[in-house]
Amino acid sequence: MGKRANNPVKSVVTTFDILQTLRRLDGAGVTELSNELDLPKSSVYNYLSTLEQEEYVVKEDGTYHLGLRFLDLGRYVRERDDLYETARPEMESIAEETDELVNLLVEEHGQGVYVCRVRGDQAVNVAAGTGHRVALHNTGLGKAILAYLPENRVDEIIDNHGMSADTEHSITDRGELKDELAEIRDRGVAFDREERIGGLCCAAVPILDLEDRPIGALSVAGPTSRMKGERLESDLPELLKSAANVIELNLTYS
Amino acid sequence: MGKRANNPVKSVVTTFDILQTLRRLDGAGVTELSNELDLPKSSVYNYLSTLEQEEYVVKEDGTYHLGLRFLDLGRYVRERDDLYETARPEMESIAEETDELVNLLVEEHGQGVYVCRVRGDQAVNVAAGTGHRVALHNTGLGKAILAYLPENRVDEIIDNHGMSADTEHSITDRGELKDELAEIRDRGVAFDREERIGGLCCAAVPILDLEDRPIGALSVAGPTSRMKGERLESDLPELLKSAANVIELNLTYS
DNA sequence: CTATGTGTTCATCATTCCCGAACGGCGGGT
DNA sequence: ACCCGCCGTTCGGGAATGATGAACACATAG
Repeated sequence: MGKRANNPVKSVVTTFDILQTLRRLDGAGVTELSNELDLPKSSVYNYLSTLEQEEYVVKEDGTYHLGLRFLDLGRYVRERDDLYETARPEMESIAEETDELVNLLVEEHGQGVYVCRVRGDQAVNVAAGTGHRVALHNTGLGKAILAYLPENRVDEIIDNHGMSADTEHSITDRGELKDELAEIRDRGVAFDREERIGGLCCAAVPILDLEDRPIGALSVAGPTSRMKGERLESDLPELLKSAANVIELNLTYS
Repeated sequence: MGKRANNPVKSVVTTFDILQTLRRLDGAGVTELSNELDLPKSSVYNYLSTLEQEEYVVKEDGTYHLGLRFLDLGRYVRERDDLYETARPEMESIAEETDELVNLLVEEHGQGVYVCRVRGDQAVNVAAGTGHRVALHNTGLGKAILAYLPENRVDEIIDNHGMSADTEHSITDRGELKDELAEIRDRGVAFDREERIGGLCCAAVPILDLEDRPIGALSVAGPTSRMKGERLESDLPELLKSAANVIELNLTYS
């Protein structure tokens, strides 16, 4: 897991352990959390009390919930990047034109994070929303990004996160993935044919900065029935590429 | 500031102090933060290192940024509540019909938090977005909520947060506010005539649960020039009330 | 009226973090 | 080139501080 810091502040770690557990088990109580985390009840209680006092956690009838204050931090994070603001209108017009689901993903710490998602009229329903984190190796978006990362970085990411197989079409071999990444660089487009979710395909293009480093990726996703032939292999890629181009241009002048 | 917990975990407090400061001063370095917070550099450094290791903070060329992981927590918080999902479509149709800015606010810890915002075609630009926190006493949304809170709770909130005057129209007298809250209960609608932002007016209605406790408030906001007469005092309130009704109904059956 | 489940309080002790001071690298004056 | 100032980073010792289990108050159920 990489190198570790010299003086890790333990309480910070436990704080976020508690918060993350609380996200999973919304409305949990002190005891439930203490069991889940193998921490003494009193410790959990102290943390929760402090968090409540600081308004990061809300207590309702003895059950705890994450506080709205996180919206603040989360919103800020999203808007920090011009990427969101710049990409959003382009995504909307793609959604309107294709009626499908349009996604924007960025890489952080070797994982993909959905930053924005716009739904066309026929858009499939996928559970994941803004902020959701996914592995990079088995999504079109992730591969589009990986293709433009330096090779040692790609290796590092695979070392750290492995190559899980979410469906039978997932790529699980490192060599195979690298071959595919090379193809993606050639074509400028990545495809995902049911690699992450059965029945779901997508086309994805990277958004690059002036030095061709990936700052994100843009995709159109839909059911396999609609995502095939000309449309998947040529129409959508063209649409995405020109959108990515506009975004890249706008980003460099701001 | 209310009663304090018995064993406040100091590190939790400083952790979030650092994070909040980092939100304000995005891209700050160790020294800048340490000055801002009156903490030794090394302490700040230790915290930041841990936060980085835990992926809540990203370091770029020695400058720090909030990590996208907060999107995760923030998104979750917003979606926790059915309120968002239920209200969103109603808000969109109001935005379309009025061309103005439609807001959804909930109360937490005596403050108002914007949970959702939908923009009509003519919508004014207001800086505040999702997650933004405001005082309750001088916004239409806040007053709509206060009007349906028990009186002792209202007093508590004023005690804790005071009654700041953001514009010359802001209400700063406790008695005056209470009179207005009574009026709001009578009418079922709250108005904000440039009380928080000069030139900006709004009409707001509360969203109530079965026991008439406020779970949020809905508003239409626009420039004073468009928000007056019939439209402000009767058309918009009617529209808002019926939307709130639909939301309230949907919420009770889910 | 016990029995088990909460959330909460409290005092103890040693762990853990606080913090000053020193290091090393970078960049910009002069 | 030099030095100075500024930055992020490292280190270690001492003491504040959070971890902890046991006990408490309260509810709910058998």
